[in-house]
Amino acid sequence: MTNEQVAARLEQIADLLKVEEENVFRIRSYERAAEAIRGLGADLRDIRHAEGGLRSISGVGEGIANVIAEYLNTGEMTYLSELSARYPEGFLELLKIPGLGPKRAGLLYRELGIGSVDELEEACIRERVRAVPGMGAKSEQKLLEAICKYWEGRGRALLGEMLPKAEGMVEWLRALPEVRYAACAGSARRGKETVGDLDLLVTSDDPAAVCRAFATSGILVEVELAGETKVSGMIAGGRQVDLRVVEPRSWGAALVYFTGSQQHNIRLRERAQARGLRVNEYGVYRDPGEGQPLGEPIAGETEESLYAALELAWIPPELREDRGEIAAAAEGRLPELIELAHICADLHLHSEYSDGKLTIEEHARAARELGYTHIGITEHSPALHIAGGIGAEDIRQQREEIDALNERYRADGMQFTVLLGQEANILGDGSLDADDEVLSLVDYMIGAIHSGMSGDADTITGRVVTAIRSGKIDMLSHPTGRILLNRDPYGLHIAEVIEAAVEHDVALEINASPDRLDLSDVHARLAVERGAKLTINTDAHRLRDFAFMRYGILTARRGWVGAEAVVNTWPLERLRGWLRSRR
DNA sequence: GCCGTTTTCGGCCCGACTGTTTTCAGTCG
Repeated sequence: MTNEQVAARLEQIADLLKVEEENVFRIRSYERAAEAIRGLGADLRDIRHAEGGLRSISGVGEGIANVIAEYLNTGEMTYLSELSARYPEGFLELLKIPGLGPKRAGLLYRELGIGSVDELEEACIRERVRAVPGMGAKSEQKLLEAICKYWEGRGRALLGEMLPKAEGMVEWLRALPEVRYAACAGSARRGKETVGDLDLLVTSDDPAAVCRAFATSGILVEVELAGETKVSGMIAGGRQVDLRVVEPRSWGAALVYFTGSQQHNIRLRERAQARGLRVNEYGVYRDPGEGQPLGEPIAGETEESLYAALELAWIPPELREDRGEIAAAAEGRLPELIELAHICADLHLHSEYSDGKLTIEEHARAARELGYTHIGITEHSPALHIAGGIGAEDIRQQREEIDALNERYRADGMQFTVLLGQEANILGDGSLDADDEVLSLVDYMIGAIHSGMSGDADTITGRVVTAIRSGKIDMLSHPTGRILLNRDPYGLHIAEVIEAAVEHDVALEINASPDRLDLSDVHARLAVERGAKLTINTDAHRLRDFAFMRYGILTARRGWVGAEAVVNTWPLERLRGWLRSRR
């Protein structure tokens, strides 16, 4: 029973309540509780037994606490079961069809008995939908198109795939003479690990010209809507892009609005309301009172001015998830977040000794060009045959090569050092497949699980904790094993792992590979709150992988992580001192 | 259903677009 499972069930309750046309505030309570639980680092089962219990979670009151407690105790959620029993299996999937909301989904079920996406598709094709009151031929056609798109582009895409595309389009827009400012907004700007669509925002004194240029540029392979201030369509690969153009004086307000998150925006408007102000995508206004038109905006040309009008410090986009950032901004205790420029080392790299494509020297050159002062080469260990794992003999050779390389750098007056590590497998009993000779040759050791991932949570946690306690590993790589959009994290009691890592001074990795980003943002936040050290590494196998570091940084920032906790920001001597202290 | 340097009761974010409507409901972000 993971937090995610609880959150997903609360969301299902919210969806079903919408279909039942229940009180909207009650619905929002369930949605907020679900979001709050997603943003928790700690395990709900631990929170329940801690001081304050489940109700210490903001947005969880008596009612929802009881619903969660029942689920944690029995694996049942009676309220959800009762609600969902009124609808066929697969009914809630209908709500994922863009343009079909809860009201009309409920209507279609009651009128036509439609209980799944398949049934809806068939009903549209047979032109039965148009007979339903409030629906017409046009709605039917739109639904059919929406279903096709849903089948095609189901789900989300990796940030690492989408952010470069967004930035390419922003560059293109900036080059237009009519464009003043252009930026990527939405979840991509917040650095969320996966994104659904891309939101681009532009200011211009001639919006129509910008829209026309974008719509006819060929960037969109399919244009769905091309208005005076808004263009949407699909880029190659089937992803939705929305471009919006606003007046320059609304730039900041629009950027906040389109960056989100939704919950963050709601909190901002609540705060505005409490101060007799109104916030929308055009600016901040004094509340003119019931039914009166808004006057001139008092802020909104920049993001800073909007936040300032609400007596808040500017909040970095990565934090805008309604996870306590507004209170922190109000009280002047927003964290100093880590930045890419703080990174001076990449400590998890694979060379051609195992499954990498670069020589050690090529790795070093790539790192120097990024301004790093040191790197660590960390091949797989023998148990990982398929990835060319290496043992003591090869490690000895690497040691010699690296020592010679460092000597040469020193002779050339170059401030650059290559460290030797290894990424050893944590075996079934928690031991490492690295012998004493290897341990004596390397500068540090990374532990990772690459096998037996389907074991139960207690077993896997036990293995990892044993490895941490052994004192033989200095870092734990991709701790939860997730592959985004592909493989769930293995069951692992992350709080226990973090606790052990703090106690034994082992650094937990944020693996920056875009399909991992593991630790996740919320786990990273929990880890630094508990006092753990982190390491952010690209796990690079080839040249282009070095660029992954930015995704690791974005994830760390979303986890409220500062530079100090991350060993990759430390100068070499400090890193060495720490490693020595652990021997 | 949640929550309180406006409140333990009475509030709870905002605007645009669309289609099917003759004045608005549903959906989205």
